[in-house]
Amino acid sequence: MARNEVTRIGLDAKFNHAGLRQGLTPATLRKLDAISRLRVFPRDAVVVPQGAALEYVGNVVRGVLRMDRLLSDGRSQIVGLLVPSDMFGRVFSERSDYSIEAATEVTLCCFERHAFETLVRTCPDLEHAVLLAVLDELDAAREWITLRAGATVAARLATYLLMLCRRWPHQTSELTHDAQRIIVNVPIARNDLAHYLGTTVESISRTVQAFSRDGMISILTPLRFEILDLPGLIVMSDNDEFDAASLLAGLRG
Amino acid sequence: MARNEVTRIGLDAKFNHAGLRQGLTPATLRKLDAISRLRVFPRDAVVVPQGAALEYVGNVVRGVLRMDRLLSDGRSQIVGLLVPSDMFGRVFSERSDYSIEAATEVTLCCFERHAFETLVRTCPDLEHAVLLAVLDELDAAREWITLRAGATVAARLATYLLMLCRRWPHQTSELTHDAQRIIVNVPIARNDLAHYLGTTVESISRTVQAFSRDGMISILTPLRFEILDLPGLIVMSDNDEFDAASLLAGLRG
DNA sequence: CGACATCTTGACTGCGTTCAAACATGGTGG
DNA sequence: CCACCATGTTTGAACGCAGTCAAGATGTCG
Repeated sequence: MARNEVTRIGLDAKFNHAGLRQGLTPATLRKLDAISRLRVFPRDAVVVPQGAALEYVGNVVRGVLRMDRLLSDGRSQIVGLLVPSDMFGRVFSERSDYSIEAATEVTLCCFERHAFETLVRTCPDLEHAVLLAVLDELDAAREWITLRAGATVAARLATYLLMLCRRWPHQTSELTHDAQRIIVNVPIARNDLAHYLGTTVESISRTVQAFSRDGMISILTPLRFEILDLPGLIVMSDNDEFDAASLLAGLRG
Repeated sequence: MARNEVTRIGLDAKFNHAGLRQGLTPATLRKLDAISRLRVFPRDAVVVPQGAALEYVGNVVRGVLRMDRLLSDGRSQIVGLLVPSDMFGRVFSERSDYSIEAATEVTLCCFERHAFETLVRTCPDLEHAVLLAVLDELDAAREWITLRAGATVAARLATYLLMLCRRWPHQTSELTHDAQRIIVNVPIARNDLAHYLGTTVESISRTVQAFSRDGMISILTPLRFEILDLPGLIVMSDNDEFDAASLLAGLRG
């Protein structure tokens, strides 16, 4: 009964998965379901330790995962965040060169890696879906690169806020009642944010306060901002790939 | 005749390609060959402009490509280098968010993108090969992330030199006559190196000289260093994933 | 040999890190 | 209900790395 429940949710999770959404046959879905398992991790739990053998791959159902690289001097570097529908782990690779940890409490849909790989080799439709998922991952990595390209902390923070609005419009942002301005919900705390943007908690704090002082944003709570000057933020980001009109449209649509 | 020559070289190039090396059937290779074309670009030529429609994908046969992102403030950012056997372009994506330029004179093996994608969809063996190629690309992106994770210019430069030795042992590095020390040949000039490491020509120069002063390296020519203190470089890189013994073994093997 | 690109060196300035401490916020037990 | 502590956030002061500007050195090619 409980087992059936898990299985059924597992199917839904896979079906909704961004990478595996592309026309899988019912037969493939059934086989996939047979090796899937839902798992819940508490906040800060280590899902995959850095350098460890990769036993599972899967996708995020609920919550946020962070990919975290430990440097030998003790500092750590967040190299990416995974939100619901993203895949974690890496097919056809023995070990992970970063650890995967729960940034919030997370629910994961896991597949035993070798069984999954076997399935990939035998189901062309699944292989195609995985290819698309990996291409998404590649885009995410390039997005991270964009993020870190900013010379100043202000540029990187501005880029980060804009990326939240563009990439996950309805999960992380909403419109004010008059539909004129955007409210952003930052999914991670200052500490993780600092690691993600390659800086310190203090610098993040100062920059956020500076944005507020300059009338770019209004701080509703530490993790919730209202964007007052969207064009200003875009200029600040040093990245002309952002467009105020299409960001707003993405939220209205 | 000249055409045959090109075709034959094209086949070799594909056969040697890291991503497409995996057991392609002769039939697939033939079809691939039919849409391939060798092209040569002079140094600093723009192969794919930023934001332009992607007409070709392919792989590098000879020389070095740089992937270059232009920021709205005029600065530019090198987000990756492609050496022989790497794929460039991106399947199933309409446009490129960075420009691809020739860092040296390059020879490319090009495929018209739509024809290539059609082929991918009809040949499962090719699709599998492409999947592996994209996974390699993903690794390269993560490697770039490692590179840029270093807090100081010294750490990033040390990481870069070590990465050259590990990733392309025989293309970029060799052993001294006594087989005790490594000689590194940096494939790109100071200017590109500075952009790649997210810094300036001046800082690169100062750091290289500092390494030399501290006895870490000996500067043979501006683009050719002898590594005198390999363990020291590894400590400097702040990255404990490098191992002196295995780096040397990689070159001896 | 001169012209040009590349590389090196020097002096100054500023952003951001570091260290340190105060300030919120939320949950717990007396 | 409030004192207390844990956690997270903000603010302040001082130092250091690296970017900028400017000039000099080295190398390369017609």
